[in-house]
Amino acid sequence: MRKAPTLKDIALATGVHVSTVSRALNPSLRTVLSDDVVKHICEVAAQMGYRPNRLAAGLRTRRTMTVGLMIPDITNAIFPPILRGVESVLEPLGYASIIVNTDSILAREHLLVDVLRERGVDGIIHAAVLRNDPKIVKVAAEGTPMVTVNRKIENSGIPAVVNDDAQGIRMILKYLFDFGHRKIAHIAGPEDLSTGQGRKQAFVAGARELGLDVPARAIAQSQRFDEAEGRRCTAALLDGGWPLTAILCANDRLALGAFEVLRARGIDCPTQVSVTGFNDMPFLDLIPPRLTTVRIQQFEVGQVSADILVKLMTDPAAAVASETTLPVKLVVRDSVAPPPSG
DNA sequence: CGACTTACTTGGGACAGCCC
DNA sequence: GGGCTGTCCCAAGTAAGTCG
Repeated sequence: MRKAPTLKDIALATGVHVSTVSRALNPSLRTVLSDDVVKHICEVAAQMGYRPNRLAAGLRTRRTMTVGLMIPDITNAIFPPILRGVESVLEPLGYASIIVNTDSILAREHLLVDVLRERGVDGIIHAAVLRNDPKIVKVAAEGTPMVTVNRKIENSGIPAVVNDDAQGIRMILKYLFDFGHRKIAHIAGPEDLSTGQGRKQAFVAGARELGLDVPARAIAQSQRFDEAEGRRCTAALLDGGWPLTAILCANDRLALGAFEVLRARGIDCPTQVSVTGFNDMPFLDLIPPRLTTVRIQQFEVGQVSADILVKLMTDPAAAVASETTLPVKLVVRDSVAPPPSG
């Protein structure tokens, strides 16, 4: 296989200097050259199949034009739209993304952060942070531009783009309340995640405002945002003996787990027990009973975080909002009904 | 022979300055 | 002064060179 052509090869073929070729191929620098020279060089470059070597350019610019995207769980359907939002901003600017999956394992997350740094990424969009993680805070403090998405590390100085979790929980709680539910249980998200913690706090506060009784056994604490934990927690709630009529889940996957257990036990949703989710991940509207949930602006959250990261990568001293909160929306489907009478 | 130093290597960008 | 050239620089691995 023939070696890929470099600037030097184009220079040799066109009879101009390497630097001239470099300028001719760079839209923002070619203005100092005559149109004829630019046209000729571009034609020859295209004909020779020239593609710039970003690694080499990075030697001089100290930029690799790559961005690391860290996600906790690649099987979670919530992330593709977020990544699309991110790429809608980064790709036109010439950035390429390196997507890594932490599997929500702390050691793996730390390893992958180092891997991304070794690759010389210009910045990191982190959708997998824990509520408290000194290592990540240190990496950001050492100068790696970073933005967290969906989640945040409190008081870390790392800009976060999050959803209005408190508002979402309040809306869906009120929605259940208005249907007549007074025994509303909660499957809480992991305590080490800002989303898990924040939504639980919002649930407790919201329930109190509505005058609802929330005994300890009305809350099941999950360890992960997945269907297996949704099943385990639902079983624990049902076996706890508290006469619940609705289960407000901290995310959609927990709710899908709840559906499974209810179905297995012959409990009908929504006529016997109502269930709600959070996130509105893709395909929910295709699985019966269609889940009533809170929609987060998945694409936009990615877009906004990428905008902020670009600012930081372009100017490390740029002033950016420490926290951007995007509004959420109630999505009414079929998984909520009035509680059974009697 | 091992330890250490030095020079070279890569592709391309920044910048000073040359020349018609 | 427009159009272009020449030089230096970048990171860091490797190979060659030097020394005790």
